[in-house]
Amino acid sequence: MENSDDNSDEENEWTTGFTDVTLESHPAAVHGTGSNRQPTPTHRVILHLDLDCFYAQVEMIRNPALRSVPLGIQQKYMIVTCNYVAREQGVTKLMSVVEAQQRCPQLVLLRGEDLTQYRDMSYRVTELLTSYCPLVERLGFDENYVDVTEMVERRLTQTNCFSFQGHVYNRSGTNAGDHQRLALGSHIAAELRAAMDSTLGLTGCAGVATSKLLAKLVSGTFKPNQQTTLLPEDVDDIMGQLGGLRRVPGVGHQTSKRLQALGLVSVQDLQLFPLADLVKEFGAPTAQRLKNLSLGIDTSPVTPTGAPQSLSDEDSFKKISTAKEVLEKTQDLLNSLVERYSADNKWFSRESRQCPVPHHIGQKIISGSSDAPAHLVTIAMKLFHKMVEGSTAFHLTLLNVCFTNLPPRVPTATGKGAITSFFTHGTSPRNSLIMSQTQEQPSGGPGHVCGSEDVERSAQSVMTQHHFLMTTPAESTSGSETDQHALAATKSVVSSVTRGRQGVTCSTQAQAEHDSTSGGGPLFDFRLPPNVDPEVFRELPEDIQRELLSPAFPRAPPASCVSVSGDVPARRPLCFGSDEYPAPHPPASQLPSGSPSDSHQLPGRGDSPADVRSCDTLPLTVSDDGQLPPGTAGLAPEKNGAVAADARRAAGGGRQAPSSGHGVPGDVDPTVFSELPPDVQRELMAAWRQQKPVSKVPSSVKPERKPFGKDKKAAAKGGQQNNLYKYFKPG
DNA sequence: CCGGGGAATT
DNA sequence: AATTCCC
Repeated sequence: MENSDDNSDEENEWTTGFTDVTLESHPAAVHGTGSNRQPTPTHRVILHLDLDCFYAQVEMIRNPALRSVPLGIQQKYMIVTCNYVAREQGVTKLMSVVEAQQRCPQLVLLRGEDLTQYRDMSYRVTELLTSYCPLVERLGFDENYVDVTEMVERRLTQTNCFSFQGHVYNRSGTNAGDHQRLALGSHIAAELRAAMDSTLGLTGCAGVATSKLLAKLVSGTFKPNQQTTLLPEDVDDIMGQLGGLRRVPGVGHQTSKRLQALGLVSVQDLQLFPLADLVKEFGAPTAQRLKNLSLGIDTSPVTPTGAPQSLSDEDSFKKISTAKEVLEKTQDLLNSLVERYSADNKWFSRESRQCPVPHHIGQKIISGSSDAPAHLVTIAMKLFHKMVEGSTAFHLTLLNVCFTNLPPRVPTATGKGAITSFFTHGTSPRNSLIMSQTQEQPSGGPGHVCGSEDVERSAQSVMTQHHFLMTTPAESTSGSETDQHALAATKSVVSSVTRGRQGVTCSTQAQAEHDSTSGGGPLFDFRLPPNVDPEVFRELPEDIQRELLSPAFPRAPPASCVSVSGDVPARRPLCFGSDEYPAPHPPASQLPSGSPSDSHQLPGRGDSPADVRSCDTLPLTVSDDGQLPPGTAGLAPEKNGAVAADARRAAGGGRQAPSSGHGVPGDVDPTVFSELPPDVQRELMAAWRQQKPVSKVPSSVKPERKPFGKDKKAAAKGGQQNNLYKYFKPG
């Protein structure tokens, strides 16, 4: 990964005065750009933390009575995770609800479509880890990487470590020997796991190794709530144990198929495959990365995730269709048949359109004005009509709206005026709104031929591609594939927010003709830049219009965008019929709990008994404050002298000048800071560190980069500004 | 392979 | 804007 990075940005790196290059050149990972002469951290210590059945744990915290019963978390018709009581009875992840209930009739099911609480807890975990160590990278909701190299180095100067905490891969009673760093890492892992348990009530596994790859691979060796350290001499072993190339993190479905086409199926196959041949198929950077991965080599840095770059919300519903679709069915079937022979076509694609959010509406959003959505929906519908024009039928299965280019946010954790103002002035909001949509998946199972009538439409506007879902519950013999296709998810994305790069392309198109005829305001006779939607423009207050037209307002980088998009059948023109606009179900989160809003999705069943049962018959022993983590008020159980010292030192409370990425803000007195309680210090540090960078744009555009020699991505991300965590905090 | 997310690359 | 990857 970084191979390609430093190829493309080499120039920048060398000219920005970096003295401390973080990228390691692993002896075996050497590649084209020869001139890598680094002193660098020879021994990184990386942790991978993986929460046990995360969603189920969160639910069991909310209702402890669930701890003793088999519990499954259900999304649509699938069990996405389950607790260990359920696993003992044969329930597994990704099992269908029907099968899970067959194996475990007493299985208690909870709906997991609404991720709010999981997301919230997930970020608490990341924040907690960040309060101990700044380099935390999220991977999904339930995994985190932590680069504890510096922490280890500090401890190394103070202590001697003879033993490992937890397991050591392939070894039983082994001493630290010459693996002091990893041994110290294992102790830190144990402390972090203990902190998660005591302050959040969560258990999980940890892997300790010298890279993200290895840490992740080893973390699952001993499953519930245990940790494992991998010694360098066992790298070949653990790589060899992998079932196949698909099991290598970073090798996805597509990549593994391409590798398979080269005759490569096992990790060893790839290890032994000539790099030159690999390069022919994947290009040099990817080829090198893949080969390195097969060898257990991964030099990618732990890049602090910080605040999320996007937030989204989705809801799914059944197929949207009207009687007019009868015609199209026949064509569908024919198209499906043809397409079954043509290669991939696999999945549908998503379309989207976007345009700027008018400034004054942006202000309403920020101020919480309740009529902001009303304004936005107008804009969104215009975007929608950019994709689906005319009056032909459409069959949406998903809608999504999204804000991008979020404005900076003020931090939440510390209300201090000086700090707040530090973040509030600066860049102006550059929001975007995106709308997306999905159409039904092309080609289903073997043809269910339905009658159809010929309703003539312009050939190109006909939505071919959706087989009518005549697959009825009755024919679902084993509740698996057929059902799933019949239930083809139709989603409606309700909202999302994304913080993107600043120079986001605005796809708003000028709509050919409309000038005076559109009857705009007085200013509307001016020629608008091609990237400004005249209709949107017309809605702006006059002073804003004037501002937009002024020479001072460069039209080059579009300020912000609004867009609409969705999934449509592959290669098909997107059409829409009349004014029908699909009304999605209300999001599950808005329904009373236990409401069988999605009951239709279980074929052959009118309801979901398990849902009701789980809510109504369980003893509700949980009080509301049971929701809060046991240790919210209270500090981690201090053996934290050492940890607090870490934090203090990192904060600059110590004497050593902190590296620029880790210090307290300039307006905070380090002495005062150092006198704060350790846990407060950690919280402050975490809050400061979470401030997002202004942008992830290449360093070349950043005029003054501090000679902080971390990976440039990490450096950018660790910057400042734009704390989105508030979105996840209750109330 | 299909849930409700995410991020990075092209 | 679409694809690929991750959970």
